[in-house]
Amino acid sequence: MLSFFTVDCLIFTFHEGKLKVLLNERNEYPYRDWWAMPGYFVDKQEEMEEAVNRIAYEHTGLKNIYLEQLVAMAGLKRHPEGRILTVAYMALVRYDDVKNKVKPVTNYMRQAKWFDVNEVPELAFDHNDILKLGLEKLKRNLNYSTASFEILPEKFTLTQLQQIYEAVLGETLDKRNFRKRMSNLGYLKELDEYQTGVSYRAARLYKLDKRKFLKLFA
Amino acid sequence: MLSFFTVDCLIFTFHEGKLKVLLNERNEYPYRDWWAMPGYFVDKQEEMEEAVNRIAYEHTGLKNIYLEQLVAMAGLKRHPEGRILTVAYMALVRYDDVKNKVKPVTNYMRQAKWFDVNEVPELAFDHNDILKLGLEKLKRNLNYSTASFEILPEKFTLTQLQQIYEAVLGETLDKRNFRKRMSNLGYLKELDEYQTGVSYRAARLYKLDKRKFLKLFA
DNA sequence: TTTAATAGTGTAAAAAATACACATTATATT
DNA sequence: AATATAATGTGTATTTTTTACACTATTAAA
Repeated sequence: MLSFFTVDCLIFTFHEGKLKVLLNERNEYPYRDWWAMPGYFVDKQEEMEEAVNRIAYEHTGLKNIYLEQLVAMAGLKRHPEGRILTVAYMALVRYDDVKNKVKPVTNYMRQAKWFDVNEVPELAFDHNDILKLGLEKLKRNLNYSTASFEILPEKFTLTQLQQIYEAVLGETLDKRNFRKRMSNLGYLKELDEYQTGVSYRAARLYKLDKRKFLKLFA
Repeated sequence: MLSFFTVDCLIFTFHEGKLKVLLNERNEYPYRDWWAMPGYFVDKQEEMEEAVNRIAYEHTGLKNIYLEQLVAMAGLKRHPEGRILTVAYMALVRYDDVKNKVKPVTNYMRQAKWFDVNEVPELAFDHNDILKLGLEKLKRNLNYSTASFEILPEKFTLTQLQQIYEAVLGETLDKRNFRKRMSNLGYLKELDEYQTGVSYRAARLYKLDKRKFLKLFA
């Protein structure tokens, strides 16, 4: 008697200055018609990491996203049929890479949709709890991970970077101090390129210098 | 068909200047005669948190320890019978509270024994991997948690506190700077008591001021 | 009384964090 | 062409935190 369990994916992105989370509208028992994190059963002969990638793809259309384990939930009442353990994973994706791709390829789910993290409805199962844990983890790791850069376009403005910090920390930051701090970190590459398509002064673009980042943290 | 899985407990303490981990010598298939983290199957009608407390007690004799979830492991090959998912928990205990109590009350395990974290043998299942993750978590959280104080006697010397920091971080620290930093944190209560039974100058004892600690982190 | 072992202490320098306001620039509007 | 709009980009002074560094004090045992 082997383990029978599900995985769930908490997928964040950043768009129009807001932190967003990807949810599915369920088309199946239980919690049919409810919004839920993309998730499903792991196959018997499938490694959990394969499963979570497959399931993320089937339920959202997203491929090759980097999912990291968040938490296991095993409450006896989390599923109407009894305890079904789930392992929740978390991923960060660039909105530009995925904006036209979020569409389930199974019909277990009716649609996939980005929600502002502050406007998430009551979700199926214990998914609101998982979301809360995910946001806390994002906050804890903000300064020690590339999370902000995975979620931004590859070339980003300092204002965008600051917006992520503010969204994740839930507080506003001083622009000058933020910029000073970021450039002192030493792993931002200043580009000779500027924002386009804005009706005001275009901001300079930056990208993450991964080599320097890795030197600092490994 | 509900979830069938195990929990494992990674239990740390601090003794004689060393960080230690509690392991069982297994008396049952699989990995009979191997050392392993205390762990066993969760009962069908038992919440996971209850299970992990029960199992910690049955395999080590320790009660009322605070266990926090670390990671779920679900490798297809982690168990010879096929995938048995396990959820690993982590706890920190005071050596003085438990020194005479680590004894299994089931006979699934032959004995429970403290190992220096640097002298852990090859363990059953994927327990060496779990240990590594636990040590990393300990390190990440060192400055933001009461971990060091849970693992020390309630009244401790600053040298003991420093030894924990050094053991967890794996580097030596400057005594004066360490003491300055700790007293600046503002949540150490200086007692009018001193170490006894040492054959050299007795050090002053301190304890954690939990109220002040909580004010800072909540 | 001497030895051994650890406790306990201060200062100067460097680095990082904070508080704070205005001129600049690109586009859109009239 | 002039103006309005909206966001960009920048500096300094102050405070706080971190770092580097070495000797005297105290206790018990020999």
